[in-house]
Amino acid sequence: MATIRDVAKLAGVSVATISRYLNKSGYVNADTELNIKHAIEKLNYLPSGVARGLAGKSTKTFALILPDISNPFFPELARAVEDVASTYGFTVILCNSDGQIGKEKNYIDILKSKNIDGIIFASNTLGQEDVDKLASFNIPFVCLDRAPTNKSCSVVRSNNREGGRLAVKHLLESGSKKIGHIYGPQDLIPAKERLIGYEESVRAFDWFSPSLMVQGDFGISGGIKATEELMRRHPDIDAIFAGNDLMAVGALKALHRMGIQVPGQVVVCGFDGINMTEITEPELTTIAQPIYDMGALVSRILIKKIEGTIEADQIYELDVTLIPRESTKRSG
Amino acid sequence: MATIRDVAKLAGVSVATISRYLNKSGYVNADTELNIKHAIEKLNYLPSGVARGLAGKSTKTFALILPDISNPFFPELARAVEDVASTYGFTVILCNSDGQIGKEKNYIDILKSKNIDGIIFASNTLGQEDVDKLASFNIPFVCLDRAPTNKSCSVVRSNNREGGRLAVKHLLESGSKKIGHIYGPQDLIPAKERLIGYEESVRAFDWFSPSLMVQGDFGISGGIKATEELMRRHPDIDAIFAGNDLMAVGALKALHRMGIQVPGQVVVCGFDGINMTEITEPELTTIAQPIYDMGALVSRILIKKIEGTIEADQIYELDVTLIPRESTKRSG
DNA sequence: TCATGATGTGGTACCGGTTACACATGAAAT
DNA sequence: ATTTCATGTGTAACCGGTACCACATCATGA
Repeated sequence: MATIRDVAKLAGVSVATISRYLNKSGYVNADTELNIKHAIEKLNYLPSGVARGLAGKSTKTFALILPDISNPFFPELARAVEDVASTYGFTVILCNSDGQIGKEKNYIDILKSKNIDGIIFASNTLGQEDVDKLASFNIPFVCLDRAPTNKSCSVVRSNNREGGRLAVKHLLESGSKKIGHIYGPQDLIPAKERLIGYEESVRAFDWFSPSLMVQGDFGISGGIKATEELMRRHPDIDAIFAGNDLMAVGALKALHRMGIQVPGQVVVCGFDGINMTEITEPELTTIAQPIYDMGALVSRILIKKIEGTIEADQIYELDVTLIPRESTKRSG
Repeated sequence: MATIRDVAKLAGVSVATISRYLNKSGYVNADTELNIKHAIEKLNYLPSGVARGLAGKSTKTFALILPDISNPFFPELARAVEDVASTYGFTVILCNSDGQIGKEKNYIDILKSKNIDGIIFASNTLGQEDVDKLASFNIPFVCLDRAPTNKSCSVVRSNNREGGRLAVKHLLESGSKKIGHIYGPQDLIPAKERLIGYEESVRAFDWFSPSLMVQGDFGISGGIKATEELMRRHPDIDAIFAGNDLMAVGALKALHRMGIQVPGQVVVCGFDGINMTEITEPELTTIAQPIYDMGALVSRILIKKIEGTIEADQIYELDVTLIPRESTKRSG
């Protein structure tokens, strides 16, 4: 590979001039510019990002740390992140943390050694020590779905509580008389918020009882188990609001196995808006997060932070939308 | 951040010794080693991967180029690739090419400038010029699902033709009398091979006709369209073999809309074994590729190539397996 | 006429590692 | 006693860029 010195030699100028030309910093004569252009073309010269990185410049790379790319929520997010990154000339490193704090710390060290420009955390296990570590490393980062208490960290999330309310409202309007809720792990902020949204909306009803709320694990099998438990406790339930789509899919499966008609006897509403909801039978009503938009936004925010063109850390809360489908469509 | 020279100063030795210690190259006295260890700990020293990369060593990074991470086939693959990479100390850059050769070329340049160690192509659009470019850049790479003609490139794929035969065999055994096939884009080798497997297995039957084969686009909506077309041409069909799971899902949807019972009137078999096949109603019979294994293998091969511990380029063909589920379960 | 500032360019230290080479020392082999 | 070799360590060039500083040249304004 040709280096900047080769180009300089061929163009008959110094490396400094080439560098100025490449970065459009400082003056370069029009004729010189042409010579350089030709030399670069002739040599097929490509500046080394590594050398640039070492010389203290941006490596034009950031990392996306998420629990597991094979969880259906994340591919769309990752796609959005990478789309925005690539239009700004950035490259994305993918990290699966499995929500394990150890793995996450390990990634942070490796990423630091690679001198990456920033990190997007779509993982929920980020502790205060990690934040401190990142701060000490001076690595810009942005979070998804974090608590609002974090200083020095912008957060993108959607209005999960409002989503919970929206789900209940829709279920009531579609004629439900008794609504159960399968909630996700309570160390995850979104799961907590959705639960609160549900609880706020239903506690005034005389049919409400805390036993209508069952914990799931945000996975399909957890949704199945929780649904079985819920139907055991309350066989008269006619609606289930699941804390995410995967558990809603589990609910659909469990109800099907029990011979309970959806939406005939029980209606089901999920949360997230992953693609999977379109292929279930019946198709799944869900409270959709703008997943792609969230990814694009978080990516854009990080890039702004990296480039220093952002003011202060901030919480960006995006609206969720109800997507009504068959699973909550009562014939009556 | 502390540098190697800081460590050298604190440990009272030269940078060369530190470097030898870090890389376990050359001799280091036991006492010296201890001193260095302490100095590193005290200074919280982390070697710069960037500097190493510039000094001609591996960047411990490779890229995964795929069409679209949000296509359900790829997250599991990506997960496997990253799992193996991280256990070997490598980091993975994610690139979505959308199958566009321009984007791919662009990525290759960027990746070269980042001095990455290798590339995995899970994208099907790699042309000869790209191969040449990679060769001239001297970047090791491994492909998924490529034609066997490629020299200087190992290929991992599964036995797609056998999979096509397997699907037909299973459909016949489950009592099908007339089997249609929805095939994928013929510029994709796997789609072609599956079609051949199908054709080989059915052309001897008197019910066979070329019009039983309809083209789809490997997507859900393409599967729907193709199914409609297929049923228009041959309303007496009682089995559909779709070239991939997404189109099989589309078939399920289309048949459902037409009021055709699955598996009662028509049975459906997909191909790939993506997770989605477990959540359809009925659950989808499919010819499963060992997706995770393929990702893990391709990742391991690339790493071996990078580390120079691999012999020759080779084709690795993995077996597919039939996963029989409800969608082909005839009661009769 | 001379100071001033815009334009244009080169020299070189530096980023933080790696590594070839030189140079010790001490023990074993001849 | 001398060669030989394993052990142990330091010096400094190098990887390929960036950027500070010095130094021209030339037009303009005082």
